[in-house]
Amino acid sequence: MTEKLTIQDIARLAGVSVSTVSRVLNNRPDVDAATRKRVLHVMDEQGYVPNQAATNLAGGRSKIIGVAVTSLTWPFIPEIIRGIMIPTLRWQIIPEILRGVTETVGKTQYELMLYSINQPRDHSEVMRRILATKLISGLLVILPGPANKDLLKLYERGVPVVLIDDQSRHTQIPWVGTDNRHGAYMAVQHLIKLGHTRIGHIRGLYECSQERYLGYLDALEEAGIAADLQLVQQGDFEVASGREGAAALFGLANPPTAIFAANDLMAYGAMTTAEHYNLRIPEDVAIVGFDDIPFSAHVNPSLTTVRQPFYEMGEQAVQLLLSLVESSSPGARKSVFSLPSSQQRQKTIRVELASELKVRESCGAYLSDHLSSTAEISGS
Amino acid sequence: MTEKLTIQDIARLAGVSVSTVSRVLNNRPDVDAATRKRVLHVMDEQGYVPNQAATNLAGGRSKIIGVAVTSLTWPFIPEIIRGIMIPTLRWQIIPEILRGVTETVGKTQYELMLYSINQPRDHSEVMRRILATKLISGLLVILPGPANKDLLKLYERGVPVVLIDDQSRHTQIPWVGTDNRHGAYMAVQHLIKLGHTRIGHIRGLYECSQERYLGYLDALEEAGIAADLQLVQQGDFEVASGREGAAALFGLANPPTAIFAANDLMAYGAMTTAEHYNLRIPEDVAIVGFDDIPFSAHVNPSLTTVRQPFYEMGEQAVQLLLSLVESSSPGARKSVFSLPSSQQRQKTIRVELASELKVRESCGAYLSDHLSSTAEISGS
DNA sequence: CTGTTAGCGCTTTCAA
DNA sequence: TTGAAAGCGCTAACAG
Repeated sequence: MTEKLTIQDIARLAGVSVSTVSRVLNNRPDVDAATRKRVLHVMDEQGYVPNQAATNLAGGRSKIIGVAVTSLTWPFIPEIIRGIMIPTLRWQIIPEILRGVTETVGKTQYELMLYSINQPRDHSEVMRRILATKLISGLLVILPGPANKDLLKLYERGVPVVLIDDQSRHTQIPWVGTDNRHGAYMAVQHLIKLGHTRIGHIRGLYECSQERYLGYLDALEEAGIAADLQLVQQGDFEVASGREGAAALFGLANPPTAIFAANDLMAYGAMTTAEHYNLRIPEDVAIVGFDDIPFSAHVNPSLTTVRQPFYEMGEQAVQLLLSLVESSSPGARKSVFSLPSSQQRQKTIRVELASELKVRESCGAYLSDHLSSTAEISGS
Repeated sequence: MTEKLTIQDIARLAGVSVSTVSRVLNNRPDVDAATRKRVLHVMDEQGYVPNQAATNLAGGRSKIIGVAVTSLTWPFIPEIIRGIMIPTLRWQIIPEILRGVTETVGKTQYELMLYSINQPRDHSEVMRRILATKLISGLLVILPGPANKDLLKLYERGVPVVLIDDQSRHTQIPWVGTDNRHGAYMAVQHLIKLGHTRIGHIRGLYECSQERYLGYLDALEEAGIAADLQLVQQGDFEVASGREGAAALFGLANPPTAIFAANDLMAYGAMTTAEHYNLRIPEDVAIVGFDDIPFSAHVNPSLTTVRQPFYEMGEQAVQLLLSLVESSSPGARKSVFSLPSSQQRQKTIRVELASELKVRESCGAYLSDHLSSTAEISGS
């Protein structure tokens, strides 16, 4: 049915001009309520859907946003930690962000163009295509990493771009991520509440690690504990560096009784090292991570960590991007983030979502009152 | 640079009409060689890229294909098998297929629209959007499962559709998958060569399982071994059914010395059951699976299995889809699969890619000559 | 608040 | 083999 139904047909059936139908379509305020209702009714009745190609051509902008993602299968370097195979970090993060993105976009009129970065060199190639085809009116970038020179170029060309969980912040591009500093603060504060005073920290890379480090210091300072630089090791977010960092800490004359690792992967490494040193977790050493990747609930003992709201990050990023897209359009309608468009290029937009402390076994919180069984892992 | 460059500009610079430029753009044969060269040169020099929106509107078809994928995070039901946490099957399959798809599309002029099926009911909603917006000129569907009624509707409406690894075959829609029967045949033949004569089989669901079952029978017949129906158990592709099927087999008065499971997940289940029965693998019972998901190289003992070429499936599916798209267009150019368009709606198109036997530890092939170490798993 | 009027940049007959 | 001309379906001034 309804082989092809144009705006002309709707106009005729509703007894108005095409421009009026167009106004209704674009939700313009300057339409008589009764007229609008009538038009909407006809559209609904006929099952009218505007032709996107025509809309794009005439309007100069599309109802399509792009999402650039790195390939999940590149590289696939699993590590086996404490009996569990851990896929690369992005396997655990990206699908969840993507679900937030797709579900949110699904609720709008927009469609999603997929730009998969399968190889490092794809980056600039994708940007070239985006610019050339002019198919999308905004771009979402998941986990861009350090290679965002091309993104900046895109952004400066006027394409709205939103970074999700970028690792560096020295860019003007709008950004959605987690409140790293406060999350870290909560984690360390929790360890302090459990009675720890010598708390080691294994740092990661990039800006977010600096934030997490600051959160660590915040908690120490609040408790009046002097920061001891010996207790801070530099890692690189990989499991191995967690092992090494923990080894350095356990080798100290006065080793820490708790370790806060800047991500879960390094926390797993620290767990492994603790085992080598015959330290029980959490009795002899408490361990806390950051991220709450799916596997953290299943290691043994299960890992206390700070949850990053990946789904919500995708969700918020879409909303932010759409607001930027729509406010940069001629007939700009009010948007979720109603920043005056004058501000948008002036100040950096950063959305920091709240993180959440997930208390599990590895911090020893349950030791004092009731010892919870490690049943979480006995799934098979 | 080159803020906006239209076909008009190229025509003027090359001293020809717009229609000639259009002909060159669309690779029409009826253009003078010299003229074509000149036009191409100007386009190249100016860095001209056609406006997709205009192309779509005028041509009635786009250079965009869609890919419908089920969400990776829905549902996330990990199982822990032999010390390794196994994410849901699709986590291991879809990313690889998707890599094949995106890399192949990346080499063409086409872009990829992402339709994520986050919830079962999304299926028909997505089809509605596809039909309504007319944005894509073909659809790739990954692992559609049984819910392909909507797909058939789409297909019958004239949208080219290609199914990747669909589980049922009772549809007219073009399909790309694996040569299940021959793969199974190779697996069982291999067990027979190792001296096994009582070989159990745990079936899965859907058409592909029937194929694999036929391959199992083929190998038995070839070796002159009478099929024993007691040795065939029905499973459902999940780990638990592998456990149960194996338990039924081991409980027989005359149990099998080898088991061919219709997928790797059920093979893992069979391994677990063998352990419960104090049967060593492969000394007491050989186990072979089907799929070669990434984890199969890492279980202990590593699993001998039949590799499905997921990357290639994505690759071939794109090529098939594009050939269908382009041959259904007015100015149909020669395509990879140059099926006369008359045939395309008449006969079912099925592309069966070759599977490959991956011999690892669980079948015992190495027992006779040299005992390979189980070092594959000592990654940590 | 509403209608009229030009296009958006490309494809595609139809003639030449 | 090429060019002229008429749209594809929608948006966006500009008048009214």
